[in-house]
Formats: sequence, structure tokens, C-alpha cells
Amino acid sequence: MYNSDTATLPSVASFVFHFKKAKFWGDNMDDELKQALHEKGLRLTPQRQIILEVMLNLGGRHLTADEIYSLVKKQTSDVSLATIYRTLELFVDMNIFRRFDSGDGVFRYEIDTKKSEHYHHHLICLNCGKIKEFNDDLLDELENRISEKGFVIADHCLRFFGYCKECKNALENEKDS
Amino acid sequence: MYNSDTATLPSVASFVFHFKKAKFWGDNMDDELKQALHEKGLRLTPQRQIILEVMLNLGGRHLTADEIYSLVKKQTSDVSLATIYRTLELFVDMNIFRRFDSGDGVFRYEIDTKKSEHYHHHLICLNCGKIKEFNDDLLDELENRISEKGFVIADHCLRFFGYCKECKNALENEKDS
DNA sequence: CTATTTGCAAAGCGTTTGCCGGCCG
DNA sequence: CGGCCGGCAAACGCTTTGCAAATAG
Repeated sequence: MYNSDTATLPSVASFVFHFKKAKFWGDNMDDELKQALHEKGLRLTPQRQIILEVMLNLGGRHLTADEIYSLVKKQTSDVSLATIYRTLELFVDMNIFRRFDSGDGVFRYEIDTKKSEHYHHHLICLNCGKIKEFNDDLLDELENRISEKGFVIADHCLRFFGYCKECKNALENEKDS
Repeated sequence: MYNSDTATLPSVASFVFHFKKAKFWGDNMDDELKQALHEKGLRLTPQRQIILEVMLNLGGRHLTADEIYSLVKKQTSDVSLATIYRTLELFVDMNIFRRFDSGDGVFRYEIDTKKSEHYHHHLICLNCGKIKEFNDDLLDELENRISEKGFVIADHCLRFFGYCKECKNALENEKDS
């Protein structure tokens, strides 16, 4: 599937736009991150700064720890995988990132925009490995039905596996020839 | 969460009933399994037999490979974890079991009753770790909407994390006292 | 100054694989 | 006999951890 070194990710521009629009971070995200860390008695280090930056500007979304590591390493050689994992765990705790697993046993991370927008689901292409998103509030209805049965929902995860439009077309052409 | 040695699983009786009702296997499952294997040039071995048996009669559902290993080992010392994994992979290929991942990085296995009933979703309790099921066809509608966008769906996975009725009550009582 | 944070290397965990002997058909 | 099969142990990939040195505030 994805290779760390060649990770090209979809619609970065649109994501940045989307993210800015969400107004989760102001213009000076460093200060905001710094303050958020301070509240917990923690510090803003270059590594943490770059990791957030990478996820915002370069990485796009749905990256594995290793992919993030590669991207961060392009900015500074002063990082280790261990720090990536530690920072990711920290940011997940702080609700800055979200961790989910794409079904192949490797965790992936994405910016957590939960606060400002509806949950989204993942469409995972079994051919090219790309992960797209799909928004729908149909799940609200389903959650209501489950709540009625006495189960208190804290979180959910919905993934669809299949073939994206591009791969489907490519595979069909292959078959024809 | 679960400990292999103390794995007590919910509603085994109701599951067996449910499973028999599904008529996926007749009364003599050994013969049916044997034949299914023969068609692929494979053999029915004691280990394979016991693994299926355990999943049907003892284990209930949603077991990890290690939990299955423990349960099988109670019946025969002549097993290894490697065989469990190899058999699980085989049975998954044969659509006898299904593999899914419960979000904690460990794969779990369950009988695959896909052929005879609607898909079910998992309700995972964050307190006791029990996994319950929930059937609903609301997802069909959602799948239709996704298909309209050109994504061909092959499979899906829907999990809810939260607190089951029992744990919710227990936690509330704890808080009161 | 000192608690936090880091890189490094090693350990941990669930899972997979190579090998060889054993067994079924 | 010839393939399938199993146990064993080692390898594997991702993730976590212990430790001593570095550093933010």
C-alpha cells in the first residue's frame, strides 16, 4: 500500500482550507499549542511543533506513525520514532489528533475536528489504499436506537471497504483488454 | 479486559440456538466440514475439528486467537498457537469464520453467519470489554448513498464504543456511594 | 535549576514463516 | 509413497519502554 517515502496525499489544499474554516486553531497555532500544553504542565518542543505542523500543512490526513516520522524527518533530523509515538499519544489524549485503525493492523492518525463538524466515515479502497471520507448523519438515527436499548455510546467507528471510482474504472478496462 | 484463562462469554446457549437456527451447518458438522475441506484438497484434522467445535459450543464469539488457543488446549495438549493462526486464516478464507478488529490492535474471530442473516454491528463496552451485537438495516440506505458516488462497497465494519447497561448502572451506583 | 523530553536501543506484543518430522490417503 | 499438516522456534512489523543525556521555562 502506502510507502512512507512516497506518501502523496489527496486534497491537501482543500483540507487546509477546511481546517482553517473550522477555526479550531487561530492564525498562530504555536501559541495555542503552547498554552494548551502549559495547562497540563507540559512544554512546547520543536518536535511537537513540527509534528502538528506536518499534520496540518504537509501530511494531509490518515497517516501512519511511520509516514509521519518520514515527513517530520524531512524538516529536522532531530527526531526518533519513539518521539513520534509519544507525541501522537499525547495529542490524542489532548483531542488534537484522533487515532483509528484501518483494518490492516496499523494505526493511523488524523486531525481531530470532532468539535467543529460532524463525524465522518472512511471509505478505504482495497486496490490503491486511499482513504476517502464520507459525511452523513444517518448514523444519528442508529445511535438513537442503540441508546434506547440502554447502551451508552461514547464513540464509534464506521469503515467501508471496496473500490474507489478510479480503481473500479481501471480494473474494468484491464478486464476488457 | 479479557483474560484467556477466565474467558467467560455471554449467551452461549442463545448463540448455539441462533446458530442451529441459521442452518448453516446440519447436525453432523464434522462431515460437512470434512467435505468442504476435501473440495479444496485439504484434510479434516483433530485440531481443525476442535477449533470449529470450540467456536460453536464453548467459545461463544468474538474470541482472540489466544483465547481460542486456551480453549482448544483444554481439549487437547496437541496444539500450538501457530496452528490456531493457520486454521483461523483457513477458515476465514472458507467463509466459516470472520476476522475483525476490535480497535485495540488485536484481531478477533467469530462464526461467519453472513450467508444466512443480516450483517450485525458490534457494541463494545469500554468497561467490561464485552462485545454485544446489534442488527439494523439502516446501513443499507447509507450504502446506497455511497454507491451513488461511485465507490463500490465490498465490506464494512461498524463498531460502537461505550458502556453497556450493566456497567452503566454499576458505575452510577459507585458514584452515588 | 529541575522536571520534562528526547534519542537510542532493547523489549514487548500479536502474528507470520521456515523447517523438518509425522501422518493421512 | 507424496502431499498435506503440525509443532517448534525464530522472524516479523508495529508499538512501547528504560535509561541517561539534553533542554525548555
